[in-house]
Amino acid sequence: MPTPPIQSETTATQARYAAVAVPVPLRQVFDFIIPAHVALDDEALVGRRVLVPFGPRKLVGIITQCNDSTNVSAGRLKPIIELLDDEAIFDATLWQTLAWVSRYYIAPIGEVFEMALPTLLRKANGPAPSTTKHWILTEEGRVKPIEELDRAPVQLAIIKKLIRSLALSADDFAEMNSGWRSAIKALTEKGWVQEENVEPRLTTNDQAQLVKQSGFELNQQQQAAATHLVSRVQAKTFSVSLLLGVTGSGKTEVYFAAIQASLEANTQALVLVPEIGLTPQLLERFQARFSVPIAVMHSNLSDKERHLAWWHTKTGEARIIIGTRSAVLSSIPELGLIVVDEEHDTSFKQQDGVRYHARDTAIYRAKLAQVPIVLGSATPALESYYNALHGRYTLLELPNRASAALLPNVQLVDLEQQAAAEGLSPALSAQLREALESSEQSMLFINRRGFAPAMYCTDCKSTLRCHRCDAHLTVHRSHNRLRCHHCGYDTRIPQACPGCQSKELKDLGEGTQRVETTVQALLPSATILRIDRDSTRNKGQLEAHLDEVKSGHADVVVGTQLLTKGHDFDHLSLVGVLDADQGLYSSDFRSTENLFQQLVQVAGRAGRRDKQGRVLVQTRFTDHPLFEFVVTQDYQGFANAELEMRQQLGLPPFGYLAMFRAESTHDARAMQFLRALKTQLPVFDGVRVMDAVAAPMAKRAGRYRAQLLIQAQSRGALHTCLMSFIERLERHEGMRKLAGSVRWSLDVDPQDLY
DNA sequence: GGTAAGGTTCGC
DNA sequence: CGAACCTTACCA
Repeated sequence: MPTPPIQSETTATQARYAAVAVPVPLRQVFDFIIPAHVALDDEALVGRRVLVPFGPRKLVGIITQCNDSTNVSAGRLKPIIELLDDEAIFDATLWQTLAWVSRYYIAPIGEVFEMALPTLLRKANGPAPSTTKHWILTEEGRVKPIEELDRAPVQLAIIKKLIRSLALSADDFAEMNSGWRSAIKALTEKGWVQEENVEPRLTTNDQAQLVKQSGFELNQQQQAAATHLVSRVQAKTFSVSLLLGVTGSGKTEVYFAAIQASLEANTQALVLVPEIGLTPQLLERFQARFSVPIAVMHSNLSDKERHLAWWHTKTGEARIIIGTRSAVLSSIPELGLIVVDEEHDTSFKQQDGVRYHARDTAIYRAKLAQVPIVLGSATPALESYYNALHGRYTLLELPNRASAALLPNVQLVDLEQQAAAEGLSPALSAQLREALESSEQSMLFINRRGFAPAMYCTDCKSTLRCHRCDAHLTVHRSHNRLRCHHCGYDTRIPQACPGCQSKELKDLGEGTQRVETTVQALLPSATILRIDRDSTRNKGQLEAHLDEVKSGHADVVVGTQLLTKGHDFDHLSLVGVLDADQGLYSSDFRSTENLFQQLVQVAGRAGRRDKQGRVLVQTRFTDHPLFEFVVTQDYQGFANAELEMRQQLGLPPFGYLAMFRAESTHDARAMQFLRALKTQLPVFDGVRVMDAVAAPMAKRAGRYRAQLLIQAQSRGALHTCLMSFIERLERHEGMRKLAGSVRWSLDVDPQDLY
């Protein structure tokens, strides 16, 4: 860290104070004395990280403002301990975006800043990653003829590898013969290779160019969409495009055209993908296509890896940044394009802490940075589609599959007409058998909410329940255990019912494991693969399973949601949805939308190549209007009908919601808090504050939970009302006390109402 | 959120 | 009577 310049003049200068945002859940900044020896302009200080004394500890905060005066009494003021950065840590548009996140989601600015920093920079470290030991070729090593090494193959391989790169670290040699260390040593002694400490660099696939030159065939609609996006990238102004492309329509190739344009304009492209969508296969596709440094950001990175990816992005070394939700909060100084793939995916909304939506944040950031953003999905969020209908977004459609493949044929199976045995209707069983006989792959999909088979006592007619949650325990036959999916409680399957000591305990409902057993009994010769959270717990397991499916080895795949997202299974021709009804009559206003999206995405897995896939959806409510659109896979028809319903109810995108949630270990305290909060408030025009109610699962992990829904006709009204709530919470003495005794949170634009 | 100070309960 | 536990106030 360079020492701050010392002021040359010795004249007594006006004392200066820095307003610092510290990572605490307080909606205020704190003033600190700027040490006199810091001679930098106020402007130059804003945005830098500082180490400050805070109570008994030291915290890393960020300067938000500098002033010549302060309201804080002199006795309480303390000086900044250390300046940690020599420039602002966030780029200009990110700085403003974070300020917006804080305002819009009513989150403390210090917490928003903290969230945007890699963990290592939340501590008093310099912004650059530490250097690591690398090896480079010396002048001599560069000119020495390779023939001299014909009796040392490992040394030769190392030299060849080094000729292609500037510097290589131990990690880069990891895949080589284990003798590489001694070979390096020998080369160093010859003076051909030397050690150097350098910042780790992103490796680039220099073979990609070759692939690129071979060209890509875009169909007419893809070409039209690509042309539009390329022109938007070249225009370097803000615009939002919604790429509505049916499953298998080749949206990625369209993104690639836009990204290519961004690279040619010498700007950085940010690609946001759902948590589950950032697969090694996706990365390989990018690396095969683009010969530029690509930074990857996702939740499985170590602190060090995350810091590196962040740094490579901030320095501009990375030209393409592929990441999940939080990647939208990284410094991207030369941003030129944002892509949000599967924009309807719920993983873009953070579900704890600062509850921001990465898609909405990305749109705001694109506007500030004056760059185009493209949202892509086969089943867009209704909010996005509505904006496209009303001309706020440009709608780009890919109505056909990219190859000659047809959309799958979707049929309903009426469970009222033909009863399902162990989850499988006769129609589905017959199709499964048929598929097996013609060596085709099948997939059975179980809605996650229907995942849980419970344990049922036939004598006292009760299910075994979790004592910490309002939920029943789930049977896991493979481990012979009962588990609670809500708090993680785990116990052995009891011999007798804890209530009545009866030994007549039975499994109830269909879970993935049970369906697996059923199918195996039905088709003894079939190879069955189960893919759910239990079979993919370990790192890489999901990938391994998916590869097995793709290879065509498995005849029947039984799985949950994990299978829905963007994986291409070329051999898959039959998809069965065992129970579509879970989401149909739920209290949550988004459940129909989510179910539709899920069914279309699942159906889209079937029949990717030459053969039309078949999809069977089992339901007891064949008359439900939703299914008409599922069968025809008519997104727009569905969206128009659903939008009409939302309009009548004043729900998003026609109304704006916020949810206060509270929980407490004490029965009723959370409810008491929310009730008091509501009574504290004046009535606002255009805002309805509902009654405080118990959460749908009132007890979870030993805590009692309650919620308070607020519905408004406009964003402005909602915001005014929420600010007033927060004001009460922090100023009103009684409310402060109550708030201190519960854990509460505010969710603006909640994803679900529980 | 974290910490320390003040209050209360519990255990030997 | 002190340790352990909880509640409360404050942080510049």
